[in-house]
Amino acid sequence: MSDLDLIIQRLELHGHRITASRKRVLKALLDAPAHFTVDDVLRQANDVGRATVFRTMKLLQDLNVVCRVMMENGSLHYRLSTSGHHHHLVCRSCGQVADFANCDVSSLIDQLARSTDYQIEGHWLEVYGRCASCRASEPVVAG
Amino acid sequence: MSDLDLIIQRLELHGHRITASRKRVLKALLDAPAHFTVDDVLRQANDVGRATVFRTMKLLQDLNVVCRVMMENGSLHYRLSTSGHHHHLVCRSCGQVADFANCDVSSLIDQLARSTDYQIEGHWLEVYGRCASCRASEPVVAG
DNA sequence: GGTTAACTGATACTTAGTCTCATGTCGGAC
DNA sequence: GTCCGACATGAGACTAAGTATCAGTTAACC
Ligand SMILES: [Zn+2]
Ligand SMILES: [Zn+2]
Ligand SMILES: [Zn+2]
Ligand SMILES: [Zn+2]
Repeated sequence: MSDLDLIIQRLELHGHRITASRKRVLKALLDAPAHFTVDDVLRQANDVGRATVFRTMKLLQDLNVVCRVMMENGSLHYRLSTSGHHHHLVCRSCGQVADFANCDVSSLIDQLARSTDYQIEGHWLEVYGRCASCRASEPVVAG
Repeated sequence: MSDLDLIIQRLELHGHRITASRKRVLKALLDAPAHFTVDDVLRQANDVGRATVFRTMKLLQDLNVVCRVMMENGSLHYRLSTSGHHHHLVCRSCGQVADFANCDVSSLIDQLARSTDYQIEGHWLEVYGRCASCRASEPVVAG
């Protein structure tokens, strides 16, 4: 069963219709590089209306088909997502994104809950750095 | 020395001019509630040009006079900031924001650096929950 | 007081996303 | 297979958030 079929199955499972536009958006996503903007999708699936692309992206986000990556400059990128709760580690040089799901924010959260008396219900964490291959090819010069 | 004077001092220290527009923006910030949007400032300092307000907010951000709080709905709020690196704990009910600077993301970061071989250089963390008083006044009903 | 680089603000533009509503179509019922 | 209604679409106007341009103003330094 292809990735496309799996996503379609998930849509059906939640009572959403499988329309030609949605298929075109899905095709665009699956053909796209590891992360991309809504605008990339708009260009790729250029016969699908603007509003529909945005609506579809939101739908896919709600179904955990895609997740959003906040780039350091504030722009939102999207990325196919298989797992549940996770975070992103974004390379400042090449833009490569790594997921990490073994997020041990929980101890931080527990400690925070105790010290602030808030009941903590969610969090958003993005981490920025430089990946191994970028470090190798463009070493940062001291001074 | 007033808060206003302290901020002015910081601007001067970095070679920025003290203009009437900047003072009007600063006054708006200092009169504003604990967090606010650029639009709030625009309305409050309504005789200052739009571009100038945005430029001033960016300047103040660079000088660590204000910090940005990402609300759960994606909108950006601002907040006077005294400390350096810190994070926000936002109440979903009343919107109250608490800072926390004793952020022990560092152990998470170290672990992450080891497992991914990224050199980690920055992070962005926002935490959402419900504050003590909101929990007391609007308890979440089970079921 | 004069000089000048920094600053301002009007305005046009861009980017990201939402709203409306008339029209189209998916998919279940028959 | 075709009928039908709720769901979905798309054109386009609109909003929100921010940037770019540029002629005119002004703070700070002498
Ligand atoms: Zn890289
Ligand atoms: Zn997490
Ligand atoms: Zn609260
Ligand atoms: Zn931190």
